Amino acid sequence: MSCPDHHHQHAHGPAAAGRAELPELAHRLRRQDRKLTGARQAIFEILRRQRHPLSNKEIFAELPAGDCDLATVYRSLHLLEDMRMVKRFDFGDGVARYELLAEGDDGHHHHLVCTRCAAVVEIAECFTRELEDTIARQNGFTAISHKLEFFGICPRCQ
Amino acid sequence: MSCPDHHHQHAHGPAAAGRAELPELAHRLRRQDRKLTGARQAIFEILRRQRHPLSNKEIFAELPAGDCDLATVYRSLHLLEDMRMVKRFDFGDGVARYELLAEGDDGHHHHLVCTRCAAVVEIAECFTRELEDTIARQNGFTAISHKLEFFGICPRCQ
DNA sequence: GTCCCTGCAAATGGTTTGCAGGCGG
DNA sequence: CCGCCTGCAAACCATTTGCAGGGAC
Repeated sequence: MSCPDHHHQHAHGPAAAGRAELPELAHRLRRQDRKLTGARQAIFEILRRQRHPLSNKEIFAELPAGDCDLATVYRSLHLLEDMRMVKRFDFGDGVARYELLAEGDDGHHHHLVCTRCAAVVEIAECFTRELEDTIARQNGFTAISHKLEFFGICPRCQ
Repeated sequence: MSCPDHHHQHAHGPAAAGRAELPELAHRLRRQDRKLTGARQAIFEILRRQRHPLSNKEIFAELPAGDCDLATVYRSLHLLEDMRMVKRFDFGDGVARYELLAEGDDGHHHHLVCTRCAAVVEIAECFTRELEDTIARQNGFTAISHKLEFFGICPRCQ
């Protein structure tokens, strides 16, 4: 669950890519006079393992009992978000969810969410990026971004 | 915007277009053993006048003082949403906003929201509708829908 | 040793709900 | 009159925050 060092449940899976990220996390933290604490490390590990959006509570639940407070999870995720190490997603249910961000990745992608079982599929490409320019120009807006999520019923729930 | 039939929303002001909708509201309510109360009428009127997404609190504030309780506003909007007379939008700030729906209109459109002053521009066309089919097919999902909103800085705030 | 970080608990803000009385049809 | 509706207040849920002690560096 949250021992960062010697667990390799996906020896050649996504975890392999993430292993090198720990030092980077430490480095980025120190740059801003922040500390690499156990709680932050544990949360980071959980996100690295579960490669789909997780809510604060879900992350908290994955934590070895009593590893840290729920409030700390909230605070840590804000910090990680500011550091651009996670990206927040909003599925419209009033709960923030976070995904780990690879270095240099801005994390821009969308999801397909099952409205029955909450299964999440990642949609690789973004179809609307080019549209931002058009919309920006037509309305005189700058610094344009967008949020897009798809909803439906997954094969198993049909 | 979205009045397909015989409404001329701007020629004589928005109220002209909406006037005929009252009986429809009453009719739809009665169908389900619901009543046309003062509160519901007032809320309906406010939405008809302000043709952009309004939060519960904003609607409540527009109400003549003491016209009804905030809880009633929430309850009324749920009812109107179930009746497909309003559509809920989510700008990602944890507040539900509602727009009046013309009869037969499913209200599918998107917004461009200023992240500084919260000004809202309606985006007429939906660019992603055709994509739903593709995404549905690729992932075996059915009953697909999507949420898409744009954010940026409006001309006045730049 | 200095600040940052954390646990705890209380506060916040949006939204929902239980209940008893009120009013529309 | 019969239920649906409403006001009021308390409950809920996600999230935030104040504070004092604890830990990273």
